[in-house]
Amino acid sequence: MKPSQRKIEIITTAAQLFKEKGYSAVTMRDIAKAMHIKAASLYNHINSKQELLSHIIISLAEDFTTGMKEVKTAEISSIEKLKKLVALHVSISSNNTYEMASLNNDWMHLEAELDYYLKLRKDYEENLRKIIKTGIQNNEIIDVNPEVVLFSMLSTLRSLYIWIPKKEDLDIQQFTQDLSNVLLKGITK
Amino acid sequence: MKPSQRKIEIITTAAQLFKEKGYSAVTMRDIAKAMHIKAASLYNHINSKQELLSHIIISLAEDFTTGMKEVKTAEISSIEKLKKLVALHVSISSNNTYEMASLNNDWMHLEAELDYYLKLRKDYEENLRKIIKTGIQNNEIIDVNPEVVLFSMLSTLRSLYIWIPKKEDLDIQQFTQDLSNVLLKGITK
DNA sequence: GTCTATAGCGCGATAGAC
DNA sequence: GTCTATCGCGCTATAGAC
Repeated sequence: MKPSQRKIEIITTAAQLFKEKGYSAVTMRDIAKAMHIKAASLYNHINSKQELLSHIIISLAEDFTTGMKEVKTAEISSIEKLKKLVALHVSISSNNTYEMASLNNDWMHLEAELDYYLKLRKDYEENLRKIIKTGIQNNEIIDVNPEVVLFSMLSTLRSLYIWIPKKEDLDIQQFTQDLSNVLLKGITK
Repeated sequence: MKPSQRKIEIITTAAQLFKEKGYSAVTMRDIAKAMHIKAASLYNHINSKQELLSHIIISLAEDFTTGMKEVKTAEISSIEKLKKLVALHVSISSNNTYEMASLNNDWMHLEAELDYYLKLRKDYEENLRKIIKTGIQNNEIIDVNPEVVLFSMLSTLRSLYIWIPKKEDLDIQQFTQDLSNVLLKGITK
């Protein structure tokens, strides 16, 4: 059952406002005003404010899960897998800059789907951890605490949505390449 | 005029709750309950909820500003400056894990001090950008888009508060060293 | 310094007219 | 599909007793 066009408009508008102020600080009246209708009218298309958050976060989390599934089963080196994941994050983030803010900052306000989200996130992290550990075992990656590598990569990838929209004339392919280099090869000459 | 002991307790309690749910979702009743008193009693020590947020964020932001001032005037290489900044972030973050969440996620809910905060943040970023650009000119840092380096480093450093508390037995000095290596030298063997 | 009581307001959501 | 009107509730903050 896919959302109607109007419902999609509401979700997109909500995501923009959620990014600016966070889920809790945005009111149904705010969302309605941004759409030039009254708050009560929103309920002809949606059931609750919570439903908006849930749709935004879960569909994105599933996109990441799908992308990870492809990467982890690919027959490529660990470093190549990490490069693919950088590209995955740049791609999803650049196409969902508003929604990424909710995924990162408002997941704790999920209700019915909180456990499902937490499972997706845990599985994603666990898969990334495995790739890093395998890379260390294979001598592709330096022998450092894998948790530090995991933390450093994920922090940067999860923050992409903050930086990508600032550079409107950004060449996505060039950016992906530069970011891969910085993350994997470091910055020291 | 420094805050009374009781006021400090309220601010610390508030910071813990703000980290869990965000400023907007935390009520004065929540803060009071965590302190085993009633919400009205809080107002004997503080003036408003906003004052709590403001104190948490501004004092932290000023710590970073002070730290940056020392680093940028030091007569050391650009790479050494970046190492010092990594240590600065690890140090402040590990001593202020709750407060860092507000700094990162709830600054937009500042009212009277929003402009002041934005100036501190902008200046900090500008100083870091200068260090990176100088490092590139000096041939210490690879010739890549400085914005990518800035973004990658700041994202990781700003997320430290999420990861540091998870590792209670963490050796801070070892962690700082590992993180510097990963950020500056990369992870590829 | 903490309490009870409450003012004044804004919230999410619903009912029912058009 | 949007509106007006409104319910019931929870919010920040204040008043005043103890």
